[in-house]
Amino acid sequence: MSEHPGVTGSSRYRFAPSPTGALHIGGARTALYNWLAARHDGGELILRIEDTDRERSTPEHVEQILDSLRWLELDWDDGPLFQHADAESHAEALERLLESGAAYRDPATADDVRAWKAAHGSERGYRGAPNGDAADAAVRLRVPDDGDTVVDDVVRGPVRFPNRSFDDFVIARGDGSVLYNFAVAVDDARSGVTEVIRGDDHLSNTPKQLLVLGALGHEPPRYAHLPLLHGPDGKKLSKRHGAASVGELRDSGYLPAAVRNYLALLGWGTTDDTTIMSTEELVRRFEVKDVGRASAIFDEKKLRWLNGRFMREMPLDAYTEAVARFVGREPDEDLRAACSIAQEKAQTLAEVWPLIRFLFEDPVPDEKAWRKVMRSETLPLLEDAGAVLADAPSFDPQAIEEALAPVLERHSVKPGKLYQPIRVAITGSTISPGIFESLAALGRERTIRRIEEALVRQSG
RNA sequence: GGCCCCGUCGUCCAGUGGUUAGGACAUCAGAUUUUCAUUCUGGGAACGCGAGUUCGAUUCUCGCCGGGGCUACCA
Repeated sequence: MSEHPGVTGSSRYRFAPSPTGALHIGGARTALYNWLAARHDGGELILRIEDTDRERSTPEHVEQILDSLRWLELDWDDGPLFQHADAESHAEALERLLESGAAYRDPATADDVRAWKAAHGSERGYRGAPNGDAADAAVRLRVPDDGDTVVDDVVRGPVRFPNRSFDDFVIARGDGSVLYNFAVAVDDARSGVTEVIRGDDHLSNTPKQLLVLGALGHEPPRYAHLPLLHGPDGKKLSKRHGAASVGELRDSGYLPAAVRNYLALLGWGTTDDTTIMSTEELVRRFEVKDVGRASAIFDEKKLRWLNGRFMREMPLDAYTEAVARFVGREPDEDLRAACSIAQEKAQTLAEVWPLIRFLFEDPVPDEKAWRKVMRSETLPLLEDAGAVLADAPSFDPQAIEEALAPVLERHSVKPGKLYQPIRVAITGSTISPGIFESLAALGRERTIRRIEEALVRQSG
C-alpha cells in the first residue's frame, strides 16, 4: 500500500510492549523470539510502544524497557514508535468505520452491558444500537451474530471463535481516544507488519483485531501465540517471583548471552537436544513454527548453571570487562589478574567480587571461619609458613606450593590443616580461589603482613 | 457463567501407531580436590484419568479432571 513506505514485501515483525511496568522475562522472551525470527529470515523488526493507556504508561517505564532490550543486546530496525502519537490515523480509521456503519456510537456503560447480559444470558455477547444523539458516547464495533472468526495460528493451528460469543466491543472511548484492540490492528496494518509473535494472553484478542482489520479492508498478518511463562508456583509470572524482570536478572549477575540462550529454550528446543547455543546458532536454528504449545515455568537454577557455563568459557578479556562493569571498577591489570584466578569458580558476575575482594581491600575476618580454622595448634604452622614464604625464591603459584611443602612434612599435617588457616589469614574467609594462586596474586609483601596480623590476632 | 488454549521425569526441551520413552537442570550415591566451585561416573525419576478407533496407543478421537488466558470506555 502506498501509505506504507519501506514495506518491501519481505517479512516485518514487531515487538510491542506496553510501558506499564518493567520488562518481564515473559516480555523479554517475546522480544527475543521476534528478534530471532526476524534475524533468521532476514526480515525487519519494529519496536512499538503500546501506550494508549495514558494513565498507566510512563516515560520511566519506556526507558526501562529500552534499557532492558539494549542490555539483552536485542536491536530493532524501526522505532521506537509510540502508539499514541499516531492518533490521526486512528481517528481517520475510526471515522471510516463510523461512516460505513461498521461501528457505532453507543452510550451504554459497562454497567449497562452487564445488565444487558444478565437479561440476555451469557451465550451471546452484548449487541447495542446506534444512538445518534450521543456524540460523546463510546464507539463499538458491530460484531456479526453468525459465523466464526478463525485465527490461523502458526503455533496452534486454526482456532475458531464463534462471533456470537463476542460483545460489540468498544474501540474508542467517549473522548475519541482509541482502545488497544483497535489501535493494534490499525498500527499493524499501517506499518505493514506481516508477522505477529506475542503472548498467548492475546490469542483471545486476536479475533477482535481480525474483525477490525476486516472492517477496514486490511489483510491480516500471520499470528503466532507463545505459551505463557509461569513462576515456580505454577502461577502466572509476576513481581513476587524473584528475578522476574530483566533488570533483576542483570543485577543478579547474569550474562546477556546466557539469558538469551536460556529464554530461547523456554518454549522452544532443538530436535537433537542441543542445550548450549551461541546467539548465532540460535538465529540459525530458531523457527517460530517449532515453538511448543504448553506454558513453561521459569527455573532460575538452570539459568544459573547455563550462566556458569558461559562465564567459564568466556575469553579472559571479555570476562574482566564484564566483571568490571558489574562491580563498577576499571578493567585494569589487577582486576584481570584477579579474574583469571576466579573465573572457574563463579556462576554469576555477582559471585566474583566476594572471591577476589581480598586482593583489593583488607580482609574482613569471618568470625565463624576464624573459630573453625584458627586453633592453638595452628599457630606454629602459620608462623612457619610465614617464614618460608618470606624466603621463597620467587612468588608464583608453583614456587609457593614448593615452598610450603616442607612445612607440611615438618608438622606432618594434611594439606587442609595448613592451607585453610593461611586462607583465612589472607582472605578472612574459608572460601577463595586456589590458595597458591591467591597468594601469588596477593604478592609477598601483603601475604607476610596478613599472616603476621593473623598471628597477632590469634595469640592476643 | 461464556469463549478459547494447554496437559511427557520435580523443572525445561525432544520423540514415536510397535522405543529399554531420550537429553538438560535439579536431586541422590561415588570418584577427583587445599576451601568453595568445577569436572567425571553411576542411580532414581514422566507420557493426568476414562472410554473409543486399532492387531497394538504416550502418539489419533471423545469425555472428564487439572492448569491457564480472555470476557474493561486496561494493554
